[in-house]
Amino acid sequence: MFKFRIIAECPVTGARAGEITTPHGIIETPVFMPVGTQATVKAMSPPELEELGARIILSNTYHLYLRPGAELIESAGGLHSFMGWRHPILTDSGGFQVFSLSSLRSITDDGVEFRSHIDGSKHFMTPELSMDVQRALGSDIVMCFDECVKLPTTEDISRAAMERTLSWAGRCREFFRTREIERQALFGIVQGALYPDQREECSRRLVDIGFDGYAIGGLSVGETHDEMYAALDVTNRALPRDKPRYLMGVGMPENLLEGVARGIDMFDCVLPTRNGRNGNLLTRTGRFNIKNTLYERDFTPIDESCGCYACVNFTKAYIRHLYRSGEILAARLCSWHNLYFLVQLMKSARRSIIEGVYDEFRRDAMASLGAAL
RNA sequence: UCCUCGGUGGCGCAAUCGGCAGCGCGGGUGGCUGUUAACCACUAGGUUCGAGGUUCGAGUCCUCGCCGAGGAG
Repeated sequence: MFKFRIIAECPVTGARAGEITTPHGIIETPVFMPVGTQATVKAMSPPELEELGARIILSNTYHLYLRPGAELIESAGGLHSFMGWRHPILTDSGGFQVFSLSSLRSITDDGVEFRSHIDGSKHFMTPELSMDVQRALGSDIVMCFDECVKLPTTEDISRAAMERTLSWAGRCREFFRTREIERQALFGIVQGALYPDQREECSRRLVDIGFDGYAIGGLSVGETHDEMYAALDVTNRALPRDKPRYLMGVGMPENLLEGVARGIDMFDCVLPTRNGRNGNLLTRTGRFNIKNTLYERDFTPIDESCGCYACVNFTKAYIRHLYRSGEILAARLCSWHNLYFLVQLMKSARRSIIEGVYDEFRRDAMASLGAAL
């Protein structure tokens, strides 16, 4: 059911163009996946997501487990049916919430005790529970339950989290094996902070367990870009060529271009939607904030070269007016543009890989963004 | 005409017994990377209606005036 096929590889960088087959359709890689934590990509409807080119979205185990609950979504016929999205869905395991809700939990080798951020109630999330919730949701790609550590960290703390992540990865794999779950793919997650030997070891031991794809976690959590790229280099070298690689939580355009050059096939990030709701816009020539006085009488689109709904139909001055007036359409148009930009950036990258010119494409795109190569 | 209440940043308001003039919104700017986030942070902005007076010291007390709201006639 789940297949990954490489179509073309860049002769200069490690970039590859591929195809992931899932029960809900084919995903062309490299791909950017919009984040829909609560069974909705904030401010966007499924037809709008389709229109801007998205063919896979992310959702979240922890949030849906707390509300509305896995049983309810299973009764609705699964997450696809519940939220009206007919294309593939990847669900994160709740591992990131171990990190982002750190003040509300305590970790043991068995699992994580959480206080709900909604009502304070106590819950115990284990690898098995995360798997069972994701089974009930019916996502196409399931993520292992992992432990993401805060950077900066120490070698010992990172190693402990890595060992726990590996132990949990084995339990997640085992859960799938005993339940004979075949419709859903399971991805392992590489941890190890910024320690090359830990990244390498974690990758190798995950491959020994055997997964349908491999994610790189624990990055874009405060380290510099160079540190992130160094961790990517070592991790990608250690991962098998014939499985998809997913860089979790990364969404700045320059990070995507550099990630692709290092062999990453999949990305997700809240940045386009969150920053969009906050008036921050991504363009091929860098970022800007629509709130600024500079755009008060600017009757040109967000990005002249952009073909998104917001750029084709509206001006900066109008969207700025909507934003300052507290109008919900501002958040929608800015989210729409940002998502379109990242989804299309990956589509363009894919084309250039197939044409054999990714290195040049990346160089030009990075220069345009004003980013150092 | 008289009585009562009020006048403080762009707007709405606070300031104990007379003791460093603050808050919210709005404005300006910055931040946001597997979403606790249509969020968060920083910043600018004052002749406290005017003129006198009492006091070491007045947004605060006294006198007169101006403006606004309500009431009486």
